[in-house]
Amino acid sequence: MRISSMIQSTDDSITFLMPELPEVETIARGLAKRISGDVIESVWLGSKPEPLKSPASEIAATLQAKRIAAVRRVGKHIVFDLESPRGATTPSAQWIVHLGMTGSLLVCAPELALEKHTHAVLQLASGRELRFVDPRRFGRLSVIEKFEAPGAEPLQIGFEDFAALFHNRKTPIKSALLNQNLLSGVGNIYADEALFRARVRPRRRASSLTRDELRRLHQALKRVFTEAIKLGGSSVSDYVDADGEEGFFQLKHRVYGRENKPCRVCKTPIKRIVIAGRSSHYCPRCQK
DNA sequence: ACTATGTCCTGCGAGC
DNA sequence: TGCTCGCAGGACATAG
Repeated sequence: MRISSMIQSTDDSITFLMPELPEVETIARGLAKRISGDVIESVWLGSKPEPLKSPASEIAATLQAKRIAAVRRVGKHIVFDLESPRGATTPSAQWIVHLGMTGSLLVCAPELALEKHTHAVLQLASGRELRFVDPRRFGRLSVIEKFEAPGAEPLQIGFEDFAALFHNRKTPIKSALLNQNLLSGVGNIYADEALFRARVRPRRRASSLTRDELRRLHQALKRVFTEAIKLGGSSVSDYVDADGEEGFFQLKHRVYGRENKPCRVCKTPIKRIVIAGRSSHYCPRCQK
């Protein structure tokens, strides 16, 4: 069973799905369902050090012989809460996995051939393995006592705090949304989708947004994430494809990846521009 | 204290 | 058919 991003086809495009907040939430829930309570018996880490944020020896020593008490999402990070299986008074520890763009976590039988770009293999007491695979190596593995995301949770932040994030900020609103120190978990795709729903152009300076626009953006972000999690959540329990792989039912994009295609609201061709090196899509008529 | 840009990394598809 | 090249992007480093 693989929990990862995948190719998703829509009526007019095929899109590579990057793990942003809703996907990471779905992945964390799927893992929680499958491996909570399991015990890590041994740890193998690949020779390439790039995906490791903590030293390999520290990661291995921290994971070794620990029980996985819980798996959850914080921002775009997957947090594994670890505890000593005998309930001893060891200090709390957490294993933090960031999937980057192409990372995936695989729960499988040990017999399954190791696929290319496998960077970590955890042997579990249940007889299964948990594997981390990441071709592009943008993902990161680390251990820490207690992880705290630098930015606010988009699904929990109230409007006044949300509005304050953008006060006096000259950077484009799109860049501000992607800044993980402000909000934790917003990626390129959902930033475009939320801005479209809020009817705000991505290049607008963050500080120039009116209170009404900020209100719409706050709502749009919450809605787009909530809807996407709902779709992903149902996929965890209901959708398994022919290879036994689990997939995502993704929100139908309204702007992302739809350059020159008609706006789903007004038919005006969607524009694509580059902001801070990121492709950004918007409707020149609907978004001001 | 902000803001902008470059870098990492591999796979894939467009173009010739 | 086979090659090169550019693009994709999250987070961090570095420079301004």
